[in-house]
Amino acid sequence: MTDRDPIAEAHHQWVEHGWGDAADGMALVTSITRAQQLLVERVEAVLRPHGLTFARYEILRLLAFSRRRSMAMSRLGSLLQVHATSVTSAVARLEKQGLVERVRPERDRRMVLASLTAKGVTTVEAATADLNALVFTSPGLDPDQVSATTDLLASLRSAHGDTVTPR
Amino acid sequence: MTDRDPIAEAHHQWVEHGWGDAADGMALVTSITRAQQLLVERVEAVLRPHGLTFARYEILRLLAFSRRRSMAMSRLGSLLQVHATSVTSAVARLEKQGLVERVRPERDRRMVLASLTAKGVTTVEAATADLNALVFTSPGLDPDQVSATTDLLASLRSAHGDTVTPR
DNA sequence: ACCGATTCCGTGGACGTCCTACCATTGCAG
DNA sequence: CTGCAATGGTAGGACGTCCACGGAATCGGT
Repeated sequence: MTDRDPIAEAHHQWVEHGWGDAADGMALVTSITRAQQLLVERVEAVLRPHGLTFARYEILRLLAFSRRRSMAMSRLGSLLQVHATSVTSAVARLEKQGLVERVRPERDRRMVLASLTAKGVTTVEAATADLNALVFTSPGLDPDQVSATTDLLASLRSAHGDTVTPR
Repeated sequence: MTDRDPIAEAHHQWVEHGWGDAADGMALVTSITRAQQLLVERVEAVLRPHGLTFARYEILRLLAFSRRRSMAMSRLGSLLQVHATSVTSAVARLEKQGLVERVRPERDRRMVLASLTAKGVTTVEAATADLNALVFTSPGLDPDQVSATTDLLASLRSAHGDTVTPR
Protein backbone atom coordinates (compact mmCIF):
# COMPACT_ATOMS: atom_id res chain seq x y z
CA MET A 1 0.00 0.00 0.00
CA THR A 2 2.84 2.34 0.90
CA ASP A 3 4.07 3.19 -2.56
CA ARG A 4 7.37 4.90 -2.95
CA ASP A 5 7.60 8.67 -2.67
CA PRO A 6 6.03 9.95 -5.88
CA ILE A 7 8.15 13.11 -5.78
CA ALA A 8 11.42 11.23 -5.43
CA GLU A 9 10.20 8.94 -8.19
CA ALA A 10 9.49 11.85 -10.52
CA HIS A 11 12.86 13.46 -9.72
CA HIS A 12 14.58 10.21 -10.63
CA GLN A 13 12.69 10.05 -13.93
CA TRP A 14 13.61 13.64 -14.72
CA VAL A 15 17.30 12.92 -14.26
CA GLU A 16 17.02 9.67 -16.26
CA HIS A 17 15.61 11.58 -19.20
CA GLY A 18 18.43 14.12 -19.19
CA TRP A 19 16.46 16.92 -17.60
CA GLY A 20 18.79 17.23 -14.61
CA ASP A 21 18.78 21.03 -14.80
CA ALA A 22 15.05 21.07 -14.23
CA ALA A 23 14.71 18.13 -11.84
CA ASP A 24 15.14 20.09 -8.60
CA GLY A 25 12.76 22.81 -9.71
CA MET A 26 10.17 20.20 -10.66
CA ALA A 27 10.58 18.59 -7.25
CA LEU A 28 10.13 21.95 -5.56
CA VAL A 29 6.92 22.73 -7.41
CA THR A 30 5.56 19.26 -6.75
CA SER A 31 6.52 19.41 -3.07
CA ILE A 32 4.75 22.70 -2.58
CA THR A 33 1.66 21.37 -4.31
CA ARG A 34 1.65 18.24 -2.18
CA ALA A 35 2.28 20.12 1.07
CA GLN A 36 -0.57 22.48 0.30
CA GLN A 37 -2.84 19.54 -0.44
CA LEU A 38 -2.06 17.91 2.92
CA LEU A 39 -2.50 21.13 4.89
CA VAL A 40 -5.77 22.06 3.24
CA GLU A 41 -7.02 18.57 3.98
CA ARG A 42 -6.26 19.06 7.69
CA VAL A 43 -7.72 22.55 7.78
CA GLU A 44 -10.94 21.52 6.06
CA ALA A 45 -11.35 18.57 8.41
CA VAL A 46 -11.29 21.01 11.33
CA LEU A 47 -13.65 23.48 9.65
CA ARG A 48 -16.23 20.92 8.47
CA PRO A 49 -17.96 20.61 11.88
CA HIS A 50 -18.42 24.38 11.78
CA GLY A 51 -20.07 24.16 8.36
CA LEU A 52 -17.21 26.05 6.72
CA THR A 53 -14.62 25.59 4.02
CA PHE A 54 -11.24 27.34 4.00
CA ALA A 55 -12.37 29.83 1.37
CA ARG A 56 -15.44 30.82 3.34
CA TYR A 57 -13.51 30.87 6.61
CA GLU A 58 -10.98 33.33 5.19
CA ILE A 59 -13.78 35.72 4.30
CA LEU A 60 -15.33 35.51 7.76
CA ARG A 61 -11.92 35.98 9.39
CA LEU A 62 -11.22 39.09 7.35
CA LEU A 63 -14.62 40.56 8.14
CA ALA A 64 -14.16 39.88 11.85
CA PHE A 65 -10.86 41.81 11.79
CA SER A 66 -12.36 44.86 10.12
CA ARG A 67 -13.63 47.78 12.16
CA ARG A 68 -17.28 47.66 11.14
CA ARG A 69 -17.29 43.88 10.61
CA SER A 70 -18.07 44.59 6.95
CA MET A 71 -16.11 45.04 3.76
CA ALA A 72 -16.68 45.63 0.03
CA MET A 73 -16.69 42.52 -2.14
CA SER A 74 -13.87 43.91 -4.26
CA ARG A 75 -11.70 44.51 -1.21
CA LEU A 76 -12.22 40.93 -0.05
CA GLY A 77 -11.10 39.73 -3.45
CA SER A 78 -7.95 41.81 -3.52
CA LEU A 79 -6.94 40.94 0.06
CA LEU A 80 -7.52 37.24 -0.51
CA GLN A 81 -5.99 37.43 -3.98
CA VAL A 82 -8.79 35.57 -5.67
CA HIS A 83 -11.12 36.52 -8.49
CA ALA A 84 -14.13 38.67 -7.78
CA THR A 85 -16.41 35.90 -8.93
CA SER A 86 -14.99 33.54 -6.33
CA VAL A 87 -15.96 36.07 -3.67
CA THR A 88 -19.43 36.36 -5.16
CA SER A 89 -20.13 32.65 -4.88
CA ALA A 90 -18.58 32.28 -1.44
CA VAL A 91 -20.53 35.23 -0.01
CA ALA A 92 -23.70 33.85 -1.59
CA ARG A 93 -23.23 30.65 0.36
CA LEU A 94 -22.32 32.48 3.57
CA GLU A 95 -25.47 34.55 3.15
CA LYS A 96 -27.57 31.42 2.70
CA GLN A 97 -26.00 30.10 5.93
CA GLY A 98 -26.97 33.28 7.74
CA LEU A 99 -23.36 34.15 8.59
CA VAL A 100 -23.15 37.24 6.39
CA GLU A 101 -25.51 39.89 5.02
CA ARG A 102 -25.23 41.97 1.87
CA VAL A 103 -25.62 45.73 2.21
CA ARG A 104 -25.73 48.39 -0.52
CA PRO A 105 -24.22 51.59 0.86
CA GLU A 106 -25.97 54.84 -0.12
CA ARG A 107 -22.65 56.51 -0.86
CA ASP A 108 -21.73 54.34 -3.80
CA ARG A 109 -24.51 52.08 -4.90
CA ARG A 110 -22.24 50.09 -7.17
CA MET A 111 -20.73 48.45 -4.13
CA VAL A 112 -21.95 45.57 -2.01
CA LEU A 113 -20.74 45.27 1.55
CA ALA A 114 -20.48 41.82 3.06
CA SER A 115 -21.39 42.26 6.72
CA LEU A 116 -20.95 39.72 9.51
CA THR A 117 -24.06 38.66 11.40
CA ALA A 118 -24.00 37.81 15.11
CA LYS A 119 -24.06 34.15 14.17
CA GLY A 120 -21.16 34.80 11.82
CA VAL A 121 -19.11 36.28 14.65
CA THR A 122 -19.56 33.33 16.99
CA THR A 123 -18.94 30.86 14.17
CA VAL A 124 -15.68 32.41 13.04
CA GLU A 125 -14.35 32.75 16.58
CA ALA A 126 -15.10 29.11 17.36
CA ALA A 127 -13.55 28.00 14.08
CA THR A 128 -10.44 30.09 14.71
CA ALA A 129 -9.99 28.62 18.18
CA ASP A 130 -10.15 25.12 16.69
CA LEU A 131 -7.78 25.92 13.83
CA ASN A 132 -5.24 27.44 16.20
CA ALA A 133 -5.41 24.52 18.61
CA LEU A 134 -5.54 21.69 16.08
CA VAL A 135 -3.44 22.92 13.15
CA PHE A 136 -1.58 26.19 13.44
CA THR A 137 0.16 25.62 16.79
CA SER A 138 1.69 22.41 15.47
CA PRO A 139 1.77 22.52 11.67
CA GLY A 140 4.18 19.60 11.40
CA LEU A 141 7.57 21.30 11.74
CA ASP A 142 9.70 22.59 14.59
CA PRO A 143 9.36 26.32 15.30
CA ASP A 144 12.70 27.16 13.69
CA GLN A 145 11.84 25.09 10.64
CA VAL A 146 8.53 26.90 10.38
CA SER A 147 10.34 30.23 10.30
CA ALA A 148 12.93 29.00 7.83
CA THR A 149 10.29 27.64 5.47
CA THR A 150 8.17 30.77 5.67
CA ASP A 151 11.22 32.90 4.89
CA LEU A 152 12.20 30.79 1.91
CA LEU A 153 8.66 30.89 0.58
CA ALA A 154 8.69 34.67 1.03
CA SER A 155 11.66 34.84 -1.32
CA LEU A 156 9.86 32.65 -3.78
CA ARG A 157 6.70 34.73 -3.58
CA SER A 158 8.74 37.87 -4.03
CA ALA A 159 10.39 36.44 -7.13
CA HIS A 160 6.94 35.88 -8.56
CA GLY A 161 5.81 39.45 -8.01
CA ASP A 162 4.14 39.23 -4.62
CA THR A 163 4.43 42.12 -2.22
CA VAL A 164 6.44 40.73 0.67
CA THR A 165 7.18 42.40 3.98
CA PRO A 166 10.46 41.20 5.52
CA ARG A 167 10.20 40.30 9.18
CA MET B 1 -2.41 49.32 -5.78
CA THR B 2 0.42 47.46 -4.12
CA ASP B 3 -1.33 46.58 -0.88
CA ARG B 4 0.72 45.43 2.02
CA ASP B 5 1.74 41.82 2.33
CA PRO B 6 -1.50 40.00 3.26
CA ILE B 7 0.44 37.28 5.07
CA ALA B 8 2.41 39.71 7.22
CA GLU B 9 -0.85 41.52 7.87
CA ALA B 10 -2.58 38.34 9.02
CA HIS B 11 0.39 37.43 11.22
CA HIS B 12 0.20 40.83 12.86
CA GLN B 13 -3.53 40.40 13.51
CA TRP B 14 -2.97 36.98 15.01
CA VAL B 15 -0.44 38.37 17.49
CA GLU B 16 -2.70 41.33 18.27
CA HIS B 17 -5.52 38.98 19.21
CA GLY B 18 -3.34 36.98 21.58
CA TRP B 19 -2.85 34.01 19.28
CA GLY B 20 0.92 34.35 19.20
CA ASP B 21 1.42 30.61 19.63
CA ALA B 22 -0.42 29.96 16.40
CA ALA B 23 0.70 32.98 14.38
CA ASP B 24 3.78 31.41 12.83
CA GLY B 25 1.94 28.23 11.91
CA MET B 26 -0.85 30.26 10.33
CA ALA B 27 1.73 32.19 8.34
CA LEU B 28 3.34 28.95 7.18
CA VAL B 29 0.08 27.48 5.96
CA THR B 30 -0.85 30.70 4.22
CA SER B 31 2.59 31.03 2.63
CA ILE B 32 2.44 27.52 1.22
CA THR B 33 -1.03 28.14 -0.16
CA ARG B 34 0.04 31.38 -1.78
CA ALA B 35 3.26 29.93 -3.22
CA GLN B 36 1.32 27.06 -4.72
CA GLN B 37 -1.15 29.49 -6.23
CA LEU B 38 1.62 31.50 -7.90
CA LEU B 39 3.42 28.43 -9.22
CA VAL B 40 0.30 26.79 -10.60
CA GLU B 41 -0.51 30.07 -12.31
CA ARG B 42 2.87 30.02 -14.06
CA VAL B 43 2.66 26.35 -14.96
CA GLU B 44 -0.83 26.67 -16.40
CA ALA B 45 0.20 29.68 -18.46
CA VAL B 46 2.90 27.55 -20.08
CA LEU B 47 0.57 24.58 -20.61
CA ARG B 48 -2.35 26.54 -22.02
CA PRO B 49 -0.87 26.84 -25.55
CA HIS B 50 -0.58 23.06 -25.55
CA GLY B 51 -4.25 22.71 -24.65
CA LEU B 52 -3.42 21.21 -21.26
CA THR B 53 -3.97 21.87 -17.58
CA PHE B 54 -1.59 20.72 -14.85
CA ALA B 55 -3.89 17.86 -13.84
CA ARG B 56 -4.12 16.54 -17.38
CA TYR B 57 -0.39 17.09 -17.97
CA GLU B 58 0.48 14.97 -14.94
CA ILE B 59 -1.52 12.09 -16.34
CA LEU B 60 0.14 12.31 -19.74
CA ARG B 61 3.57 12.57 -18.10
CA LEU B 62 2.96 9.46 -16.03
CA LEU B 63 1.73 7.50 -19.04
CA ALA B 64 4.76 8.57 -21.08
CA PHE B 65 7.09 7.25 -18.37
CA SER B 66 5.39 3.85 -18.21
CA ARG B 67 6.66 0.92 -20.25
CA ARG B 68 3.59 0.35 -22.41
CA ARG B 69 2.54 3.99 -22.39
CA SER B 70 -0.62 2.89 -20.61
CA MET B 71 -1.81 2.47 -17.06
CA ALA B 72 -4.93 1.48 -15.11
CA MET B 73 -7.15 4.33 -13.96
CA SER B 74 -6.80 3.26 -10.34
CA ARG B 75 -3.00 3.31 -10.56
CA LEU B 76 -3.04 6.84 -11.96
CA GLY B 77 -5.16 7.92 -9.04
CA SER B 78 -2.92 6.40 -6.41
CA LEU B 79 0.30 7.72 -7.97
CA LEU B 80 -1.12 11.23 -8.35
CA GLN B 81 -2.83 11.01 -4.96
CA VAL B 82 -6.18 12.22 -6.23
CA HIS B 83 -9.64 10.69 -6.15
CA ALA B 84 -10.58 8.07 -8.73
CA THR B 85 -13.35 10.31 -9.98
CA SER B 86 -10.86 13.08 -10.71
CA VAL B 87 -8.98 10.66 -12.93
CA THR B 88 -12.19 9.68 -14.66
CA SER B 89 -13.04 13.24 -15.66
CA ALA B 90 -9.49 14.15 -16.66
CA VAL B 91 -9.11 11.06 -18.82
CA ALA B 92 -12.50 11.75 -20.39
CA ARG B 93 -11.23 15.15 -21.52
CA LEU B 94 -7.91 13.78 -22.69
CA GLU B 95 -9.82 11.19 -24.69
CA LYS B 96 -11.98 13.88 -26.26
CA GLN B 97 -8.76 15.70 -27.21
CA GLY B 98 -7.42 12.56 -28.86
CA LEU B 99 -4.41 12.38 -26.54
CA VAL B 100 -5.44 9.20 -24.75
CA GLU B 101 -7.49 6.10 -25.51
CA ARG B 102 -9.41 3.85 -23.15
CA VAL B 103 -8.76 0.13 -23.39
CA ARG B 104 -10.52 -2.73 -21.60
CA PRO B 105 -8.01 -5.50 -21.07
CA GLU B 106 -9.29 -9.03 -21.67
CA ARG B 107 -7.61 -10.26 -18.52
CA ASP B 108 -9.74 -8.28 -16.13
CA ARG B 109 -12.60 -6.49 -17.78
CA ARG B 110 -13.31 -4.40 -14.70
CA MET B 111 -10.24 -2.33 -15.45
CA VAL B 112 -9.79 0.51 -17.90
CA LEU B 113 -6.33 1.30 -19.21
CA ALA B 114 -5.58 4.86 -20.23
CA SER B 115 -3.26 4.58 -23.21
CA LEU B 116 -1.26 7.39 -24.83
CA THR B 117 -1.90 8.07 -28.51
CA ALA B 118 0.85 9.23 -30.88
CA LYS B 119 -0.55 12.73 -30.62
CA GLY B 120 -0.45 12.39 -26.85
CA VAL B 121 3.23 11.52 -26.95
CA THR B 122 4.26 14.53 -29.03
CA THR B 123 2.05 16.81 -26.94
CA VAL B 124 3.46 15.76 -23.60
CA GLU B 125 7.05 15.94 -24.78
CA ALA B 126 6.58 19.45 -26.16
CA ALA B 127 4.82 20.54 -22.99
CA THR B 128 7.58 19.08 -20.83
CA ALA B 129 10.27 20.89 -22.81
CA ASP B 130 8.43 24.18 -22.27
CA LEU B 131 7.83 23.54 -18.57
CA ASN B 132 11.47 22.69 -18.01
CA ALA B 133 12.71 25.73 -19.89
CA LEU B 134 10.22 28.28 -18.60
CA VAL B 135 9.47 27.20 -15.04
CA PHE B 136 11.40 24.33 -13.53
CA THR B 137 14.96 25.46 -14.38
CA SER B 138 14.33 28.78 -12.62
CA PRO B 139 11.49 28.36 -10.14
CA GLY B 140 12.26 31.63 -8.36
CA LEU B 141 14.91 30.58 -5.84
CA ASP B 142 18.64 29.93 -5.93
CA PRO B 143 19.62 26.27 -6.32
CA ASP B 144 20.59 25.90 -2.67
CA GLN B 145 17.37 27.53 -1.55
CA VAL B 146 15.45 25.15 -3.78
CA SER B 147 17.07 22.18 -2.07
CA ALA B 148 16.57 23.65 1.39
CA THR B 149 12.90 24.33 0.76
CA THR B 150 12.28 20.91 -0.74
CA ASP B 151 13.93 19.27 2.27
CA LEU B 152 11.88 21.27 4.74
CA LEU B 153 8.70 20.44 2.88
CA ALA B 154 9.72 16.79 2.92
CA SER B 155 9.77 16.94 6.73
CA LEU B 156 6.38 18.57 6.71
CA ARG B 157 4.96 15.98 4.33
CA SER B 158 6.43 13.22 6.44
CA ALA B 159 4.82 14.66 9.56
CA HIS B 160 1.48 14.49 7.79
CA GLY B 161 1.83 10.86 6.86
CA ASP B 162 3.35 11.05 3.39
CA THR B 163 5.87 8.46 2.33
CA VAL B 164 9.08 10.42 1.91
CA THR B 165 12.37 9.19 0.51
CA PRO B 166 15.38 11.03 1.97
CA ARG B 167 17.89 12.19 -0.62
C1' DA C 1 -24.48 69.00 -18.65
C1' DC C 2 -23.38 65.28 -21.22
C1' DC C 3 -21.32 61.06 -23.03
C1' DG C 4 -17.65 57.79 -22.80
C1' DA C 5 -14.45 55.31 -19.71
C1' DT C 6 -13.98 53.13 -15.47
C1' DT C 7 -15.42 50.65 -11.45
C1' DC C 8 -18.11 47.12 -9.17
C1' DC C 9 -20.78 43.16 -9.16
C1' DG C 10 -23.29 39.25 -11.14
C1' DT C 11 -24.31 35.26 -14.56
C1' DG C 12 -23.09 31.27 -17.14
C1' DG C 13 -19.76 28.03 -18.46
C1' DA C 14 -15.36 25.25 -18.17
C1' DC C 15 -12.42 22.75 -15.23
C1' DG C 16 -10.73 20.15 -11.13
C1' DT C 17 -11.61 18.21 -6.69
C1' DC C 18 -14.15 15.51 -3.47
C1' DC C 19 -18.22 12.68 -1.84
C1' DT C 20 -22.07 9.37 -2.15
C1' DA C 21 -24.17 6.06 -4.69
C1' DC C 22 -24.39 2.77 -8.27
C1' DC C 23 -23.11 -0.89 -11.91
C1' DA C 24 -20.16 -4.57 -13.85
C1' DT C 25 -16.77 -7.98 -13.17
C1' DT C 26 -14.18 -11.04 -10.46
C1' DG C 27 -13.11 -14.20 -6.86
C1' DC C 28 -14.12 -16.83 -2.96
C1' DA C 29 -16.81 -19.42 0.56
C1' DG C 30 -19.75 -22.98 1.26
C1' DC D 1 -21.91 -24.10 -8.75
C1' DT D 2 -24.26 -20.60 -6.48
C1' DG D 3 -24.49 -16.58 -4.02
C1' DC D 4 -22.17 -12.79 -1.94
C1' DA D 5 -18.29 -9.74 -0.83
C1' DA D 6 -14.48 -7.23 -2.83
C1' DT D 7 -12.58 -4.66 -6.68
C1' DG D 8 -12.58 -1.15 -10.50
C1' DG D 9 -14.83 2.36 -12.71
C1' DT D 10 -18.47 5.74 -13.53
C1' DA D 11 -22.66 9.05 -12.72
C1' DG D 12 -24.46 13.00 -10.32
C1' DG D 13 -23.91 16.73 -7.23
C1' DA D 14 -21.48 20.24 -4.20
C1' DC D 15 -17.83 23.43 -4.00
C1' DG D 16 -14.12 26.59 -5.52
C1' DT D 17 -11.55 28.67 -9.13
C1' DC D 18 -11.06 31.12 -13.35
C1' DC D 19 -12.73 33.40 -17.77
C1' DA D 20 -15.82 36.04 -20.94
C1' DC D 21 -19.46 38.77 -20.91
C1' DG D 22 -22.99 42.03 -19.43
C1' DG D 23 -25.59 45.57 -16.49
C1' DA D 24 -25.61 49.32 -13.24
C1' DA D 25 -23.53 53.23 -11.07
C1' DT D 26 -20.02 56.70 -10.87
C1' DC D 27 -16.38 59.68 -12.58
C1' DG D 28 -14.23 62.92 -15.71
C1' DG D 29 -13.06 65.42 -19.80
C1' DT D 30 -14.98 68.61 -22.84
